[in-house]
Amino acid sequence: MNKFLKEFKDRDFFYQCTDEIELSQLLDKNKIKAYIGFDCTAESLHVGSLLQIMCLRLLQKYGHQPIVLLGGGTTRIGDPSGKDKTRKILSEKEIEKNSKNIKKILSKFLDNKNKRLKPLFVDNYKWLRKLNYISFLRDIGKHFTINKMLTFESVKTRLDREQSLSYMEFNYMILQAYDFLELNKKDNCILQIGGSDQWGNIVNGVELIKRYSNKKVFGLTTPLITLASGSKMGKTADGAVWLDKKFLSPYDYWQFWRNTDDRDVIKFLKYFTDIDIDEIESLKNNNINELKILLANKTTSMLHGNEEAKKSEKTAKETFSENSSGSSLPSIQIDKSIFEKNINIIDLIILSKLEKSKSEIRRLVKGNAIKINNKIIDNDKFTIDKNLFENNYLKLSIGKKRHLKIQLN
RNA sequence: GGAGGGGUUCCAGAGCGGUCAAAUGGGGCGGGCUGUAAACCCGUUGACUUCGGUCUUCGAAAGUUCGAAUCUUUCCCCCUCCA
Repeated sequence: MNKFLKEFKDRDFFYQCTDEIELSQLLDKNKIKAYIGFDCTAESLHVGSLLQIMCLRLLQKYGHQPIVLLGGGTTRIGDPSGKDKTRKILSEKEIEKNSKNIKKILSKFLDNKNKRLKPLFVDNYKWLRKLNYISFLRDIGKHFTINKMLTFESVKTRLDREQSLSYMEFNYMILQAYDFLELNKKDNCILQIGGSDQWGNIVNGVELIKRYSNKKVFGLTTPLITLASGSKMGKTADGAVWLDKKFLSPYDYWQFWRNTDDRDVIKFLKYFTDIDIDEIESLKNNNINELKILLANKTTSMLHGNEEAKKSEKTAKETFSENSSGSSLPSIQIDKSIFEKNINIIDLIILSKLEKSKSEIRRLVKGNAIKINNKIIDNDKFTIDKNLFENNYLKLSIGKKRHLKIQLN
């Protein structure tokens, strides 16, 4: 089997392929171009897209050039796959902004220096916006039958549940197929990779190219990541695990990986790090917490750099093992003047934005969850004294995992 | 087009005139155990509070009543069956 495909499989990236044998042969012979599409529905990508990103890296590793398709055009339509309802349509400006930011994030993960391998960023709005309805229907539309389209999972579920599916959304799969055709014509892209929910859309593209240009191209999908706990990957209390440090600090990102369920650790090492597959095998019996730290370090340094990873590890150690205040713990500055009128614990927490409900803070105090400098605060009327600041710092904790350094200004 | 059923707090789902900030389960949060894990146990889960209470919630609006999530009217939205 082709080396790229082999590693793709060894790391469990593989779910389905339109023609595995032929693709393997082709990859042995040629360096190819492959694309993955990214939605521009949010300003940042989150860990849900990470497996896709790892695929792009793997392509580069084996000398294939990745094409990143930013769905500026298709986002204007909205993919009905896996959605119960039509989602809200974003404004042009938002999509523009999202696309730019997503490109920035993806660049961090990819090799941009190697001229031949550096990712090609394209935005499908460029060609979709120019489509002429009549000629599009004649050239492209004739290759699609409604009969077939109705059998697609994304369409079927909507219809089965009698949830409305607009004609606009119904066209999404045709547009995605057209993207592949366009990339094939323009850049000779012969492979599309995507999540398993994209299978239908990908196959459509493969078939369109076959009919339109009589060329054989391929589709490859990755599985849906399932967690040991049965929940979806990447959801935390505060929502998605963002890749942009504007939305999630490197320390919190590190913590996300550090808190991986025991049963998922090896799986994640395979998915989300570059560690050799053989090496991972040999690590299997290592101390599980060491492995989690390894996972957190690798994933964090891949995104935020080695330094941030090390800093996070150090902070975690200080915070959890040594019970001191970690050096890179998230911190805020507050003005000295607030002490002029004896600020109490509730107001301090509100000010720190660690919690926004006073009732909730009262409950937390009752449950012995609030600590200042590691000392439990057992009274919700506790007033903050300037003397609590050591070297101008005070450590405020809620529960075992939420810590904040407050600096006097 | 005809006949029914329904919209309840993060989710599922009880309640069907006062004792309802609303049962129960899930999820979340906190505590305990541990390993920053899982499992398990306990507590908590609208907001504000001088801890006495106060204010805002049961699709939307209007009404009946001393009093409405519960009754009436109109409107909006979902679902099931028949044609």
